Amino acid sequence: MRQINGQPVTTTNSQTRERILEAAEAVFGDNGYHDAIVDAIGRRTSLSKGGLYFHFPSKERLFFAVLDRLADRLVSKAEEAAAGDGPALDRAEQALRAVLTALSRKRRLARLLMVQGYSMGNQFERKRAEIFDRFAAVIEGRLREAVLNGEMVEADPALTARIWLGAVNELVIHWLHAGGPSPAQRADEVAVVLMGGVRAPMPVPMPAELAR
Amino acid sequence: MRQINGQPVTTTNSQTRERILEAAEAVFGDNGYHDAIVDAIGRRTSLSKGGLYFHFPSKERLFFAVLDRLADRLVSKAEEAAAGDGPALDRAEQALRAVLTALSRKRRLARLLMVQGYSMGNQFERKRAEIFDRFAAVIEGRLREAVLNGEMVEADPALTARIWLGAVNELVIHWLHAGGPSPAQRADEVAVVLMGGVRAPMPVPMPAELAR
DNA sequence: CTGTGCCGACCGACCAGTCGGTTTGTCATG
DNA sequence: CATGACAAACCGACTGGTCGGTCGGCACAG
Repeated sequence: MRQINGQPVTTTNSQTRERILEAAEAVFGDNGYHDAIVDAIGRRTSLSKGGLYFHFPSKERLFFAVLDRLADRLVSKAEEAAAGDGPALDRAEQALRAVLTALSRKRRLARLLMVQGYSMGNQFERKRAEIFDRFAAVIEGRLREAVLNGEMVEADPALTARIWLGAVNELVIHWLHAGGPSPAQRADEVAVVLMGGVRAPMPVPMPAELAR
Repeated sequence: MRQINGQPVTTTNSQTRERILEAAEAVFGDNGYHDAIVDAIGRRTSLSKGGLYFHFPSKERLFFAVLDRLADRLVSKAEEAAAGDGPALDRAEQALRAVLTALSRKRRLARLLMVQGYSMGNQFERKRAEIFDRFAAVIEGRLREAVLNGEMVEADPALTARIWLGAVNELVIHWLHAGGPSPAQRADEVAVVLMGGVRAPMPVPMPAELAR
């Protein structure tokens, strides 16, 4: 085992990987892919460049690993929120709110997922698509149920899910840049606009009945 | 005057600028800011690097000039569509459709405005915000009218405009990546989802009248 | 003595931007 | 109309700084 001033350092392989991912998340989050310098991640990890490259084959792969890790967490949150057995449309709304909340909680995380990747150029697009697709799938599943249950007007669940995602994306980016109340704080208003477009109208009492 | 194989080339200053902008639009659109090589723009223009740098002080400024030019055109289209004297909410919808159509018409334009800018890193964020704000302002203005006229439920016009923009953005990006029918082709469905969330409910005939 | 984990000096590709120089158009002047 | 002077437009070889990635080597455990 190697030592640092006498103290034995007994990191296992996976613990070090985790440390690197943590540091990389910070550095990529602050600077974006392109402007993030590998040595900076090394500094935060007390690891040399060689050490880093022992665990990850390239800057690109490291970045993707960071993104996947974040996406996993967020998607889990969305899925949890979308679980249960209430009306499907309500669960879709809960998933939406969960994402809004999670992204509002940590600016850096949001920046990473929504913005910072683009600086790596065209290769990032596929990754972004992959991640967004995962979120879309969660929402879309509930909406599909909702359509079947007649809770929702006849709108394409896939399209609707995209629209929701886009809204979240833009709101978060705008908030990151302009400040103001976080998207989570405005979740109720957002829900009105987004849900209003799809929720099946309340069954109106028949005129005949009223006329009685 | 300089010559190219015998033909005199009598470009005025502004014509050359235009040629450069055109070429730069293509190169940036294909590669994103960072991966775009200034010499490639030179090649497309039959201009040397020195020639380019005579007209634009830096790669960054050139990129911004390209973006501004595109944004100007698009915003004009949106404004035209939003003009007139019909119901404000309908005009907002027209603006939305105009943007959807314009972006669907030219993939490269869409890529540039929606995606590629980020690749220049943090400096771009301000620019993106500026451009998106211009679009938001067009939509928001109509929505504000609509609220005053009671055409619309009580929702914050600024927030709603952001949501619409985000939806457009995501739909375009997803279409660019995954193909399928263009956002313009799906404009009706999009309108249902987005407008449904804000349009004031049709004034329902009073029960009293029905009962008569 | 072998493998895992790590070190860090170094390499080399890349490319924005520079700069001394050239070509061409314009225009005042004799 | 020839001439020379000046500027606008353009050329393209070169530089300088930046990092991602490599590689020979070291330390320690088992």
